[in-house]
Amino acid sequence: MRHNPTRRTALLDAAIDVLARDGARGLTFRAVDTHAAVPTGTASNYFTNRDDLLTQVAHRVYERLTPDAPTMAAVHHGPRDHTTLTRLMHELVDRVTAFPSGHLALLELRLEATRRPHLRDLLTTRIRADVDANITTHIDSGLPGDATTVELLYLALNWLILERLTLPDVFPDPHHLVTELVRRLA
Amino acid sequence: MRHNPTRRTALLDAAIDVLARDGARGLTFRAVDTHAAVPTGTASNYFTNRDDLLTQVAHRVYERLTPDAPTMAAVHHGPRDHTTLTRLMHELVDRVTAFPSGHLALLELRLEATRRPHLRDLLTTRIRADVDANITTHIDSGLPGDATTVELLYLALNWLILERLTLPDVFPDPHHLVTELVRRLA
DNA sequence: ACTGTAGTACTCCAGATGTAGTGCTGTCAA
DNA sequence: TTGACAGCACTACATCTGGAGTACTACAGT
Repeated sequence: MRHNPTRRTALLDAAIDVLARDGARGLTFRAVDTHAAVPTGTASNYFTNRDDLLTQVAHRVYERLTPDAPTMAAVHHGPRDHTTLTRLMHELVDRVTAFPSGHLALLELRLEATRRPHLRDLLTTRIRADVDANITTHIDSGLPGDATTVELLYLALNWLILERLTLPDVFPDPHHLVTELVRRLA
Repeated sequence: MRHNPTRRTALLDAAIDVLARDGARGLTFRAVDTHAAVPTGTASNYFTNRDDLLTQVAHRVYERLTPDAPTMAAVHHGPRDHTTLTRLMHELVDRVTAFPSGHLALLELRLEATRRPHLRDLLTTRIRADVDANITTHIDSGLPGDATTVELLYLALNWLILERLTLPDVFPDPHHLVTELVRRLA
C-alpha cells in the first residue's frame, strides 16, 4: 500500500473521469492507471480493492462539487429577491455543468449503490446533508421560498443538468426553464 | 440470424433487467443468455452485435413505458382541475416506479448515448416526442398549466423517481413533494 | 546505506465472442 | 402416412481480450 497523497488524488480524479466515461463496470484498476497516465499496477498499490476505490471516489466527488468560499459568500450579498435567486440558480446549473464528469460519476455511483449497501448509506447521508445545508442557507439568507422550494429546485435542476449532459438537444433552451422554475416555485 | 419474435422479446426484456442491474458494460450477450435462461449463444444468434442489441433494447423500453389505453383515456374524464392533475402525477410516478428496470435501463442508455451518436439521436427523438405528446395531451385536455408546466413537471418527477429507485431514504415522503410540485407549477 | 515509492514484467484467471455442428420439430407434397 | 426439407434450439469449442495480483528492479530522499 502506497501513501503519496498527491498521487492518490490524481488517481481518484482519473477514476472520476473513467466512471463518467465508461460507467461503473468500466472502473477497473487498469483503466484508472491508463487514464492517470501512470504505470500499470499503480492503482492496485493504492487501493486494496474495488470497494475501497469506489468509497474514496465518492468522497472525492463531493469534495470537488462543494462550492468554493466566494460562491458561498455571494449568497449573503445583494437583495434577497427572485432576481437574485434566479441568478444563483443559473450559476449553480452552469457550475455543475462545467464539471460534467462529477455529475455523471455521481450518477454511476448511485446506480452502483443499488448493489452496495455501504455505498448507498454513504451517499444517502451525504446527499441528504447537502440538501439540508442548501435549505438552511436558503432560509437563513432570506431568499424567497421555503424548504420545499429548495427541494423541488434540487429535483428539477438535477434532471435538467442530466439532460444537458446526455441529450442536449431535448431542451434547447435550459436557461428559460431555470428562470420559469424559480418564478413558479419560489 | 433467428427470427422467433417471442424469443426475441424475451431476450430484450432480459436485456433491460441486465442493463438496470449491471449497467451498460454489464450488458453482454452471455449475460442476456443467462438472465433469459436460454442456452449460451442464443443472443449471439438474435443480434448481430452490441449496437444492434442496444438499439432494439431502447425501442423495447419505450414500448413498455408507453401508458396503456385505459390510462390515456382516463385523462379525458373527470374535472380538469388541480386535484385531477395531482392524481394523474401520483399515478405517473407510481407507474414508472413499478417498472424500475425500465427507468434505470433508460438511464444507462442515456449514458451510453454519450459515446454512441446513433443511440443519442434515437433517444433524443424519442424523448422529445414523448415530452411533446405530453404537452399536447395536457393542453388539449384542458388541465391547468401550460407547456412549460409540463416540461418542469417532467424534470422534477424524473429525478424524484430516480431518487426513489437509488437512494429512497433521501426523500422519505415523495408523495408530499409531488403534491406540492403540482400546486406550485400548474 | 536504508527505507519507501515508482515503475516493470510476468503469470493466472475469468469471461466474452462467434461459429460450427447436431438434433428436433413443423410443414408440405407425393 | 411418410419422407424430405427448412428453420430453429441447443451444445461445444477455439480463440481472444483484458484485468488482477504480485514479485522484482530502479531510484530518490534522508
